[in-house]
Amino acid sequence: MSVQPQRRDQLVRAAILEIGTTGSLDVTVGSIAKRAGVSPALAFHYFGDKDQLFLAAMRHILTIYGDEVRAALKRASSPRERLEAVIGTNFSPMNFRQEVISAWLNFYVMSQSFGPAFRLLNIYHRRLHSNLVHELKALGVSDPGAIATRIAGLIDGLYLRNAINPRDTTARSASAHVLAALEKEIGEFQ
Amino acid sequence: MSVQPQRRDQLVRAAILEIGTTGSLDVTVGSIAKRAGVSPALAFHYFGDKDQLFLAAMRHILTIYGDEVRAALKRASSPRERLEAVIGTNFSPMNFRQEVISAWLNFYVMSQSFGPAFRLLNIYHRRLHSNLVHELKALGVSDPGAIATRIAGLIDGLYLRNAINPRDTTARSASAHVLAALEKEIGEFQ
Amino acid sequence: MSVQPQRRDQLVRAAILEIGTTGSLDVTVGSIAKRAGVSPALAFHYFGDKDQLFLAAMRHILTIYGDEVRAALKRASSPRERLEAVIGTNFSPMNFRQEVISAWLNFYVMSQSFGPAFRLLNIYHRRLHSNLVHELKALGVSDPGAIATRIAGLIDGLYLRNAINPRDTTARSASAHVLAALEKEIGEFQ
Amino acid sequence: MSVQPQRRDQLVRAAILEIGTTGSLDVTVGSIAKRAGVSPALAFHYFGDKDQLFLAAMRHILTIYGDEVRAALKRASSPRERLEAVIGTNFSPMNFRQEVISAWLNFYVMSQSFGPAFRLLNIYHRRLHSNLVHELKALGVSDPGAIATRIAGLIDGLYLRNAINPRDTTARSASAHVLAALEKEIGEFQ
DNA sequence: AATGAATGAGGATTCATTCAT
DNA sequence: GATGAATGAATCCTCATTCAT
Repeated sequence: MSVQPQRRDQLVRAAILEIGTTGSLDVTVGSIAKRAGVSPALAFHYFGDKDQLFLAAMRHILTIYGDEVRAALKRASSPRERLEAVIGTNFSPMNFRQEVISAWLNFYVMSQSFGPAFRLLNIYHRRLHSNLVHELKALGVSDPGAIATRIAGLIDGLYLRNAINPRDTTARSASAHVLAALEKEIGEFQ
Repeated sequence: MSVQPQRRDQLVRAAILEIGTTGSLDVTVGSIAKRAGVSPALAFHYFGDKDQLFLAAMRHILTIYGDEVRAALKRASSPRERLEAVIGTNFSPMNFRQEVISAWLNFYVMSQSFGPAFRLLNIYHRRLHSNLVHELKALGVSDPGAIATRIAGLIDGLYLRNAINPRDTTARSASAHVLAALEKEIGEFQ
Repeated sequence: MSVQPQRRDQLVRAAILEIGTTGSLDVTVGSIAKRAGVSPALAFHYFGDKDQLFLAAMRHILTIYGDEVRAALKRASSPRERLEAVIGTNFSPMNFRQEVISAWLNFYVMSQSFGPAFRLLNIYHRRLHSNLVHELKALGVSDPGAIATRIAGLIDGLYLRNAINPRDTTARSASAHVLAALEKEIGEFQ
Repeated sequence: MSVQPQRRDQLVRAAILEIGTTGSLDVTVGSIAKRAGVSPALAFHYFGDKDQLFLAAMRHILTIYGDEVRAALKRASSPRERLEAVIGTNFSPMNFRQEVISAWLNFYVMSQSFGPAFRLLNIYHRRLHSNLVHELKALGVSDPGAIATRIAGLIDGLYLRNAINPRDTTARSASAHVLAALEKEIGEFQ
């Protein structure tokens, strides 16, 4: 618990970076290990398997994201603020970074063929949805589920756009778009 | 371009299906060839390269899509109808199919690391955007560019959601969501 | 059936030689391929698998042996001659060669952990046994099954001895030993 | 040599068991160590080398065997009894066990490519041979060397048969076969 | 046009072995 | 004495690709 996790973490971070900068899951364990400054064998020592390493990387991203959401929710004090907190976290400097977004897209793809990744992603989806629905209900809007789906969908779509063309959109403008959409969805109720 | 293309086309279609059903670009030329019922060598004969085959597959999808958009636009007679035509095409039975959507997502990923794919995708993006903007302008809305971005973003996002979890959304409901968003965006102007 | 089998056969022969001279199953596909003058990949092209290559090698040895037994039996005209034919084949120049014997021992070991090899070996065992029993019965000896077991056992034992120490015994002397044992077993009945 | 050897011995025994149950020398130091309940590194600490561990395992088997032969010889009081003692030891419950026989076969293979193992095996062979010859001479048979070779060969052959197919033969029947062969060899002289 | 044979270049994974603690 | 961390060196196997036919 003292020295090992250090290397483990280096590997996870290196995996995210390698996938993110390459823009593809087609990276070798060797290149990840080199980036982490360790031998490829160590990756197997810790994760047993390339898939498990990828999964750990995905979990890492989602954990950071989840922690940030929780922290942001704590700071907010009204439904509206909480909605903005949930949305805003997606565009925070920590999450809305080139390589992270690219890695994230690749993990989406991964979950199409790798069950455990799919399950992980599903948890994130459900949480985001229920977070949104919860606050929308508090606002008293008519169809909170549908609105949540559209907001979440728009977030994902803007991520996707940004993944393939980072220059297209800044975190600021992307965030503004989602908030604008939110405005139009709930206008009268806030 | 007249008789031989039969095999060429089989290969392109097989590539889409193989990528779509596998849910990954990690498919072999061999598996594609087998699906097409030809030898792997023939794929190289026609495309020279795995990348070119993938590119052809991507082009195939976008061509079908483009043709459909054009046809739908022709049938429409008002800006509003044309907007709905453009949106609706994304959810037509031809385009909004499991394997096609999955392949499409993979092509998005591909364009992160493969220039020609990136350019192809960009053309599609620009066309969709300008199509939307054109009609939005005709309606006289205030910020057509921003609205187009959000609508296009939502479409992509719903595609993405559907890619990883086909049961989540039907073409009908996805389409309805985009139209609902449109409604909220342009409400007063229609 | 014209060109390929050539390379296939080269590989099988190379496998036997490599195992035989190394005296171990711990040989690489690469070394076998090099000996055969082909690329390692070709071995996989033809056999799919290292195990299958080994199995083919084993089958090769047993086939040659089986053919020789059959030929020798044809030339013999009395039960006693046929017994000697069956025994003698085990010590023929083709079969009782250093590398073949060593390979043969290794295949015995292989059949301890590889089902298909075990089955192959069993067939050979049963054939040898039934061949011996058949002729012993014709001679009218009292317990043909037991005698066959001892003769077959002695053959195997002498093979084993020769495998680990080729200088110990010549084909001639080994053969003489088995024939002597046979003599003592059936003395009065011939 | 007094207290520590406990772990050493566990490793040797584990090696025999691992090789015996696997039926192959293709076992890892890790699996042996795990079976012994110690860390792989300890195996290197004690033996320095995988080969040395295997050699120690082989020596262990041969030592047990040798001790038993000596003990059995002590109990016997006539040449004939001593012959039977020597033969019988090979089929004693301690030696004629599934995993021991299998390990033994693997050590035979090992001695084909590993000098020290070869030497060890040779010592055993020479001892068995001279033991047999000594008693056969005492009986006054005509060609004691040849008979010893055949008896020893048959023993090895039956071991071999049992190694690959334990159900084929019991210790009892195998032993009976060797004694029967002995009978036929020396019948008149006993 | 079409294919099977053939290969070079990896890449995941394993494992004997070392070493600091 | 005993171990977990760490690695270098294989090795099997895959696959894009070429080429002769």
